[in-house]
Amino acid sequence: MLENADSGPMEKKKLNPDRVFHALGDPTRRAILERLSEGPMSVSRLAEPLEMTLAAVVQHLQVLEECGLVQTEKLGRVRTCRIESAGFSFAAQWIADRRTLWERRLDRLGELLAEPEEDSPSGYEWLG
Amino acid sequence: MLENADSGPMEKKKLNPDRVFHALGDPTRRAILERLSEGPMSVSRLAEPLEMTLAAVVQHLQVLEECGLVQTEKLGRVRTCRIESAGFSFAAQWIADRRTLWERRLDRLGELLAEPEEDSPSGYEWLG
DNA sequence: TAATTTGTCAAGTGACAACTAAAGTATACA
DNA sequence: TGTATACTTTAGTTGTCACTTGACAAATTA
Repeated sequence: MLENADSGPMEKKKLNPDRVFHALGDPTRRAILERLSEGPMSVSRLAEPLEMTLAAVVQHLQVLEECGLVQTEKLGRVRTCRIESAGFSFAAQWIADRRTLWERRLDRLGELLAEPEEDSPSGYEWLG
Repeated sequence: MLENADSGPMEKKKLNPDRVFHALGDPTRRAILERLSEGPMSVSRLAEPLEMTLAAVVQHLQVLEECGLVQTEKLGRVRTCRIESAGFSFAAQWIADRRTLWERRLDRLGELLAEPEEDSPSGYEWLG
């Protein structure tokens, strides 16, 4: 249900990496996000260039909304959709975290190699 | 650089967002990445804490490797897996691109609102 | 009021993704 | 040599996902 924005007692936007990355893994959904990053748009206008039924587009929008990538609001009979930054921030943060973890490890290895006094029983043979 | 102990014809790592985000959308694969960001590891060692068969883990690793998130190398009978940064960079870049696009648009709107001389037939009513 | 536009909901279909089991291959070890 | 280890490969099962159809509802327009 795309309920709420009107009566919204419960938003169920679960910012978990499963949902966000799964949402981003679909080309149609990414196309929607690219369109929306140029400005808010109604559902039917979003659907125009997409070669599928309106119902399918609505389903994609539900996925995008439930993981915090899109925010919608219904006024009259028109539902307006726009980018929501929360999902993007969340995904970017997850990636950044792993990257810094890995790169910090590479840095530590670099230091070890620079002062080769201690013998490390294992851990950097793989560097070749 | 050690490369491809696998004899095979060049691996096909297609750095496309479909593959990368789909790969990141699975909890098991993210668990593998988290393990690997602490250091390289063999397939069977990676499989130990995961409650599934070794074959399943290998399939996940194939997915991760084909999209540039993991790099592997076989020596003897042991395949060693490690993080590859390419996939991470690619995903991070895609997200960053959309974010800046959207935020730049918000900035332009801010400027428009600051000097309210021109009449824009539509475009910022949604700001509420 | 009647017709049109814009979206919503439910059920069904086909494809694909994740997983398993089981048999096979190559390397290391006793 | 024989056995264990560390994958690899194939085929099959099961569930989920993207999409459609078709009926419906509410807001707008004629």
